[in-house]
Formats: sequence, C-alpha cells, structure tokens
Amino acid sequence: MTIGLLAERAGVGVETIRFYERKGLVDQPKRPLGGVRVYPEATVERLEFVHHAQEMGFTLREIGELVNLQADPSTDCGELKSRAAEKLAEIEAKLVRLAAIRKTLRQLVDVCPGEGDLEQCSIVAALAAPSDQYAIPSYTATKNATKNAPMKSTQLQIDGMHCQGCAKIVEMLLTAVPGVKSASASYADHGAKAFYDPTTVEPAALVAAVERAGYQATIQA
Amino acid sequence: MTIGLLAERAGVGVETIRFYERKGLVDQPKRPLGGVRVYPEATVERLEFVHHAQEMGFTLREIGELVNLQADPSTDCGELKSRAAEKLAEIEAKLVRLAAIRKTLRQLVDVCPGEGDLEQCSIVAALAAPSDQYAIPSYTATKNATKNAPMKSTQLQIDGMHCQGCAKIVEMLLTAVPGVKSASASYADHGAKAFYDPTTVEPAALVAAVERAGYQATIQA
DNA sequence: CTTGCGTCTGTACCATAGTACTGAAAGACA
DNA sequence: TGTCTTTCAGTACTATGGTACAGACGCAAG
Repeated sequence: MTIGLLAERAGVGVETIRFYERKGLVDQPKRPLGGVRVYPEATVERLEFVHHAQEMGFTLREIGELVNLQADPSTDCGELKSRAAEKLAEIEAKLVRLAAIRKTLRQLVDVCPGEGDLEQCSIVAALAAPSDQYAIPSYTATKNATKNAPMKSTQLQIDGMHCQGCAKIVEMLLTAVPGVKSASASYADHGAKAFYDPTTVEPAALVAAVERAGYQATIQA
Repeated sequence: MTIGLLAERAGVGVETIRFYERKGLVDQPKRPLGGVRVYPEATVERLEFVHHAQEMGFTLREIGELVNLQADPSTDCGELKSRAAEKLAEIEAKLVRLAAIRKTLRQLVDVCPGEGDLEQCSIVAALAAPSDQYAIPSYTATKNATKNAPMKSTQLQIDGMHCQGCAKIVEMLLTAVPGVKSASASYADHGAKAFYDPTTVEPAALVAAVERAGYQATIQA
C-alpha cells in the first residue's frame, strides 16, 4: 500500500500521514523501490486509533505517548487507564469553565434590552467593569483574591463527598456565597477551605451553603 | 502614561499592548516626545474590556469587532446582544461536545480493569476499533405521559454526576424548585425525572436549577 | 518523446495568542 | 561621562494541527 492509497483508506491527507510520521504517530514503513513508502495493512488501524484518540480530546503529543505505551510489551493496562482518567479530569475542568461562561453569557444576554443606546447597554457595562463580579474560574482553577479587604480563611471538614466531582461542587457552592473570594475542596482530605471577607460572611453561612446540597460540614479552625 | 506603566496597571506585558495595537484592540496613542506612546487613562479600561471579553470566550479578532462596534456611535445595543448570543450558542455547542467526550471517556475508564495485559485492555480496543460503537452512545429516553392529573413529567439527561450522592443532590435541587412535586435521579442512567405543575414550572427552570450546581442538563422531550 | 501522475524531501504558511530578542535611541542617576 | 532603564521597530520563535508548494525523481500511456 503506497501513501496515496493509505490516505484514501484512512480518510486523511497524504501530507498528514507524512506529518504523523515525523511526529512518531505512525511507524516508519519499509521503502523498497525508489524510496517509496510501502505500508502494511495495520497502518490503517493505527490512523483510526489516532483519529479516535483525537476525538477523545487527546493531543497529538499525547497520542504519540499512547502509541509508544502500546508498542512497549511491558506496559500495564493501568497506565492506559490513568491516562484516560487524567484526560477525563481535564475534560471535566473544561466543562466547569464553559458552564460558568455560559451562565454569565446567558445572564448578559437576558439582561440586555436588545435595543437602544450603547451607553445603556448592560453588556458593554459588564465587559468594561473593573470588578470581576462576572469573573470566570480560570483553567487551572486558581482564583487570586488580591482585594485590599482583610480576608479570612476557614477550614471545613466535609462529609459526604464521594468523588473528586463532589469536591468541585463543594468548591462551587462555597464560591457562590456572596463575600467568598475563593474556595477549594479536596475529596482526599474530606475538607474544604474558603477565603472570604469576614465583615460580610459568617462561617455558619458556609456550613449552611454546603449542607443545603446534602453534605455535612463542620468548622475546623 | 507610558507603555510600561500601562502594562503594570492593566496586568499585562508591554509586548502584549503593542501586539494589541497592531490588532486594532487598543487605539494608537498620541506620541509627542521622541515617538514614545503616551496613553490616556481610558486605555486601562480598554485592556480590562479585552480581558473580560477573552474570559467570555471571544477571540481577539471578535473582540476587535466589538471594540469597533463600540466606537461607532450608530451601533445599536442589539448588535452587541446578538454577538453575545452567538457566542453563547458556540459555548453551548462546545459543552455538548465535551459532555459527549466525557461520557465516552468515563465509560472507558469504568470498564477498564486497570491492570493486566494490553491485549485485554478495553481502552486500547475501543480506540483501535474501526467502528465507533464507543463514540457518543445514545441515551434512550423513557417516555412517560402522565395524563391523569394537571401534573407533567419531564425526563432530563444529566451529565456530571459522579456517584449516587450526586444523584441525590440533583433530586434535591429539582425538588427545591417551586411547583415541583417530586423528582428522582439515577446515577446509572445519567438521568433524572421531575413531576411538576406545568402552570407554574417551565422545563427550562429545571435545567437551570440543576446547572446552577455544575451539572449539565438536557431536556429529553 | 513528451506529458501527466504519484511520490520524494524540505521548507514555508494558515490561525491563535502572545513572548523573546536585536539593535538603536533617549532619559535618569551617580 | 558612563551606566541603567525604558522605549522603539521589526522580526523570529513558542505550541497546536495540519496544508501547500517547490523542485526532483520514477513510471506509464499516448
């Protein structure tokens, strides 16, 4: 099978295959006559593997690592599983971020009257606003509270979290309390920590917010 | 205000500002002494606008268009609104796609034993499979028409539940919506069902209630 | 014998969002 | 006066996932 045929079979471009070869995603084929690449049947499957992995959100670099893992006979299945789990966590983080964006954007669209002067437009106002009341949790989920107000932090013990996703929910619940600047929760530690303005937030309000969702919260310090 | 000071005030790099200027995101400032850029106070706000818009998922090109719209006095607020609505639709499309990826990835991780030979690894099998039986499995909604009362039931697909505890939370969130008589959620089915009075509850309100807690909800008809 | 197709290597290019660097000019400070 | 910092213009470079093209080679049909 020459490169043109392979490209047609796999539904990709010829240049793409050579590009993948450079990236180590496709094995270098034998080249008997005049240096022309001759591929085995299995390469079609390899290209499909790459395509599926791309659909799952893996980058080409990561797919290259997956391919190398597969080629190594000493690789345990658990290694693959942990790669998939990592990617899953990454996807979840993106989902959380996008859901927050959607929420804000929806608010913006709902509130805007849709006609009239730009001076009155709530969208312009919101985007130009110096405060980050519309702020979106960042990709790495680290929200820095550099407000001049004296912030306080409280550690909570949280019971009832079943997974890392529950921890994320607890984080969001805490962050949603007015006056709370940032919050983090850990499934492993059965705990959460909130940074907030003590003049507007009572620690009991944090407990109440978490418990409304069915978790048990206890103030630790 | 020179460029270094502006960069510090806005929390961006000096090069970034010059880059934005080339892209038309920042107005060309006056340059009285020796060609040095001297910025008015308003440019800080402009940079914040750019930053906020980026957080909303707008690309720099789109932000440039927003900036031009703002500068044009004949622009109607509705134009801005439609841009925001477009972006919202885009974000929702991304969410749908990521939710599908998450679903498949979660299945892959759940099914994989996590140890043993690669030959038996379900992840390898799934990614190498020529058909995409693992890609985006369709959820078969259980249609149920309750006709005996003024009550209505709606089936929701819920993405983002990690455990049975998450399902309980979803139940509570749905039950808490005024007008909802009862609700059930199943982690295994990635779904939830609510019984409610259609004269007081809109199905969209159910979706909103669930999504406020960070899950993705879709009405199943 | 010439055209045309497929292939080869190597490099340049698209968008995205910047970052880094070069070499020159100018102001501030000791 | 010498050094330090800032600024300038312009270009190159990062990562991502390819696409496109130049110029050369081989093979086959007309």
